Amino acid sequence: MLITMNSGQYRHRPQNHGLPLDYPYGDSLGSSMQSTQHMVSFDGSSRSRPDQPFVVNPSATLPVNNFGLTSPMTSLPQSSTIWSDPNNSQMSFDDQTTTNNYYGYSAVVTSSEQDNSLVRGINFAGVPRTWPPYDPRMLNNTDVFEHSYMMEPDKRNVHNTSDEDPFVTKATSYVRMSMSQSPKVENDHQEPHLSPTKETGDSDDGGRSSRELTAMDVDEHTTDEPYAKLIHRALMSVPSHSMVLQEIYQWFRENTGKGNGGPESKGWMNSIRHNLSMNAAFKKTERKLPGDDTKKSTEWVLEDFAIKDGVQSTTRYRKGTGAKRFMRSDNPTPSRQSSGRKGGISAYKMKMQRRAVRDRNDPRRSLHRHDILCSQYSYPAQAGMQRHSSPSTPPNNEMAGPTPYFLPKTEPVEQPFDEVVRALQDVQGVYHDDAPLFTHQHHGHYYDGLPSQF
DNA sequence: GGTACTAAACACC
DNA sequence: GGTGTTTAGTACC
Repeated sequence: MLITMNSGQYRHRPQNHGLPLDYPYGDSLGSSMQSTQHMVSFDGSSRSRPDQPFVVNPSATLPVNNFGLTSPMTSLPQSSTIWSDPNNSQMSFDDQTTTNNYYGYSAVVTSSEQDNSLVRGINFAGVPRTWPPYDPRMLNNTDVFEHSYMMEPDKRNVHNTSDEDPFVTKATSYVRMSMSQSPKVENDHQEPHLSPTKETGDSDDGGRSSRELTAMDVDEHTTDEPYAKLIHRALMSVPSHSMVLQEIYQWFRENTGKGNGGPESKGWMNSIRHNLSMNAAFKKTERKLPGDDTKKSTEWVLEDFAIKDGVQSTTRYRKGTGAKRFMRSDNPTPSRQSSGRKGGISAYKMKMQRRAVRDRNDPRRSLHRHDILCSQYSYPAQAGMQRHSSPSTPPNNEMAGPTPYFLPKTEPVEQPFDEVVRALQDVQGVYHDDAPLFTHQHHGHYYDGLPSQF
């Protein structure tokens, strides 16, 4: 069975993965296009430049309705990207209930937030519901502002100016935090009385930090941070926001507990490389070594949006496997992609072989997995639109037409292993977010040596 | 179910 | 051997 599909037949509604509205989808981006190009500041004004700071009106309070919080998305100054499904029903790019998952502050406006808010990327428990006081530094030093964001001010210094509307408040103090909200790098900017502090349940720390933070476990908190966040911190710790891999390793040795497990513990390095590869916040660049034009060093640099908005969880890029590779302008060499892909498939084969050995020793395990296979690879109509268990599962409304996401089911026969593997190879191609797949180009380019027929 | 970590494999340099 | 990439399993919430 040869599955062909073009963009005319099937237009995938991308999962946004919490990415900014103008996230640089597609490979036509010569450089990282910034979400801030169409960002709307809290005062409703467009920010025409990425480096344009918000204008802080020292006398302003925050009338909620002026932000269109109760208005439809279409009334916003910037239009949402419209995607269409095979049934030609339009859906707003923002018409999703996914929550932003930046490890940092995002001022991108979207819809479908709680309380009918159109402000995405802000956990409401941590939303700066106040304007900071006028601070002339912000007009003279955009860097100060760009690399910091407002946290919910210390309530002891907040004066509610409106008894009617708790959202209309005026703060007399605010806290400067790093984008990753990590206290270690920029803790010299924190007010001492704020630490130890109690993190809210809406912490962006993956829900892991709903515990008391004491001064003593700041280090522990640091080591508990996700790799992506730590890498982000590492890169943010240098002015150039770029490091070579060894420098990142060194930063981890010095600032985290990684690398203390002895020379044999290399897993953390693997994890760092994995995160660098998979997370679109990190871009690989090459720099010629001074004095020797023939030698180049590979540097990892923070994308601009990551500098501004923080880093997103790497796992999100797992949806639509390998999403990052299409986003970057300096597309990594296809050979690396191919080799990595082969490696991944081989790893899977090895795992399956080991499992087969175990199954021979315990037939009950095999029976159990047989059921799983039959439920996953079946016609939607027969299976009642059962969803694949993978996190890359598309919404049901994308399954209107034929999709290779599901394999034909005739009899509940466990497929030969190689067929499953080949099927999975094509599965990856379908639900990529931003590129029309199943074209000849992609077949020849990325799936070299891997037949797409089965 | 989502997220994060980890292991593993491959190919390139 | 280091690096970059990919896939997948598992634990945790």
